[in-house]
Amino acid sequence: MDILAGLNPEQIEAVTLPHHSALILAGAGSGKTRVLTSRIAYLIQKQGVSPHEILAVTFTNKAAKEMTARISAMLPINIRGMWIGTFHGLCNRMLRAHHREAGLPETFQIMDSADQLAMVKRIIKSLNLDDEKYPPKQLQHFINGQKEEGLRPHDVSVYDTFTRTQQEIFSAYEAQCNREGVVDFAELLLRSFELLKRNEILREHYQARFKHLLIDEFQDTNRLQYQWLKLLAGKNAAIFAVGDDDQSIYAFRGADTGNMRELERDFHIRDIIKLEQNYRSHGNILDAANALIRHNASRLGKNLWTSDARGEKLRFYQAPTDLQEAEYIVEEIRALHSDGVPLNDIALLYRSNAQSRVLEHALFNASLSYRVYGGLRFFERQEIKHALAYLRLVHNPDDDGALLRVINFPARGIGAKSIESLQADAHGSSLWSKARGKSRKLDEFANLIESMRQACSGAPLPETVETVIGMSGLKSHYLHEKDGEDRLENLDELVNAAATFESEGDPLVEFLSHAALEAGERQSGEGTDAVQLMTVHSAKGLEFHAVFVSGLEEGLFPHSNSRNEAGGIEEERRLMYVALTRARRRLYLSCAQSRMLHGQTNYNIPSRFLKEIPEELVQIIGIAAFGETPAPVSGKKSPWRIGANVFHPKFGEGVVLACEGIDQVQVNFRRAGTKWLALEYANLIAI
DNA sequence: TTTCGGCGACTTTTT
DNA sequence: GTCGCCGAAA
Repeated sequence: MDILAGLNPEQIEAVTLPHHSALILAGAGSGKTRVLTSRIAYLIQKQGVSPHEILAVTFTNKAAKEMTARISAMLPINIRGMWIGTFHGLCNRMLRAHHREAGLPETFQIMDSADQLAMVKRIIKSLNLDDEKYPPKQLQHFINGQKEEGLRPHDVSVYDTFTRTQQEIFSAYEAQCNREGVVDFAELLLRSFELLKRNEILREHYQARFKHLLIDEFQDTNRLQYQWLKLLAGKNAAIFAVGDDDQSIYAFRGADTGNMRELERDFHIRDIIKLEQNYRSHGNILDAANALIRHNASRLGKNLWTSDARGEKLRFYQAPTDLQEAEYIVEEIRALHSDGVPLNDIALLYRSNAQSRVLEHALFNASLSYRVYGGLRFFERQEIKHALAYLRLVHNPDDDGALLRVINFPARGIGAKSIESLQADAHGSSLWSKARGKSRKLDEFANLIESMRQACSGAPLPETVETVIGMSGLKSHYLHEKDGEDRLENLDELVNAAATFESEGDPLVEFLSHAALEAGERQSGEGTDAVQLMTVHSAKGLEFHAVFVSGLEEGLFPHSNSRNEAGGIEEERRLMYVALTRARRRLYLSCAQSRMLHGQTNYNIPSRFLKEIPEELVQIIGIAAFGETPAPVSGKKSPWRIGANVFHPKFGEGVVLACEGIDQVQVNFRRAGTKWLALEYANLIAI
């Protein structure tokens, strides 16, 4: 098979680049993954590079799997020796191999975010700090932020007592992690980074080994990830970074597009290859996306084009209420479906999860099947986390987090009091080490764990899992619980997962790491023909025949919180760009004049992003006449209608919330807030 | 120890 | 509007 067949000139240039570092700016739908995998195939097949010398890194397990699958389809080689995976997966692999040099116990465990938060809470309590003043979530964010900057507690610059306390919590948190032999996600990266930095032998070993580092979604890398890559690359490796600054929508979690410019500098990149030919969308859709993103000042600059037809115009619908918006969408979905578009080729996108409810409701009433992405993943479910906690205890009873999770689940009469006194006692050592000889119930628990350990020692993984689920009492607990059937099914599924799990070393350790690193699918009911509902964030990387972008209102999209953040609006605009470029053939944009949010009705003006799309690309499907808005609460003859957009010389733009009689209106001003105005004096202008 | 009710939060998300 | 957490009552 010819690797280059069917590639366009720019793609071929990227795939066949000589051995020096490169940055590939790959626009939406420009065949990014294809270029990445073709590059790997080209290196191996045409350049005689050994799979052993290649490291390819992605952000998500899904992307890593897809890359692996595509490469195996292209090359008849065993890709085992290749390091393909997520940043965290590869760091985990490295740390397992060199746990001693990294200062970790051989069978260290990985905490997911929820585990981490629980530990932060414990630390704050144990330091007798007020969790109102030191919200655990915020501290978790602080700790992760520091680690992603490569900072340890002693590196934190302390300039006030608040930061001092944060640093102390960070410090205590680290001590606790070390004591329990657990690491959080950020720690995987930081440890791996420090290992390479300090250990010259290992660093040189890996630098000599990996001649090619390929990075997917480079715009999403944070500082630490970039530093890790830089260290791994050394002087001789060639970096092949693929990314799109216009699709950077994760700055809020530390992604730094500045890394693209740093890469250019650090690796003396001569030319940036731009992949601008789009194979996904019709012309009008691309023109709209291009016009929108041009409003962003900080870009590397790129313009998508297609050889495809212009296609249909975009369709815009402004509904009086969110309910009517949903009804309109449902009607259009019906029409599309009867025209033969499969439901699962239709996506309904929104900015925030809270918006899905109205849409779900309308779809449900119309008996259209739908699937909502988001929600709990398999390994995050309560019953699964409980079972995993027992497994962790079997493996390492000093894991306080696991012990606390299940010491009284199923209930065995060990309440808050007993746990508190145990914690007071343990001070500096593990809870397990102090569990015996305090009370009959605690002894019974200790005996239970001990006998579970014995029952599991030497047993194969699936049997261990089954034993633990049985002996712990989880099974009988859910058997007696009224809605426990699903949970029991999930526990069975966990045994299945263990049975099909392939490991190279200690099966239990690897299974537990797998559970933390790969929390499983976020959706259920795969395979059925159903409309896809998701946030714009989760739609990244996907494409659909028809896409509805709903809730295009100021305050929602762009989200109001983004207005005060530096670069916030630009990130929202990139998000909008991602939303638009998901559509292949048909793109609907909609908004509502009034919307139920957080239990109260809001009146918002249409999103500024709508104005940034050239009119001639858009077909306006009946802007709801103001006459159709719900009648004003009172005042039959008020000159203003609820929901009308107005301008006040002093307060600026706003929306009419209510009318009182003929001369009073309540207006929600964007800047000045909500005010009652006497029309006799206020000079309101319609906009 | 469990359960129930009140209160506050509430953008996006992967590992 | 709804979820989750915390504190008080059963």
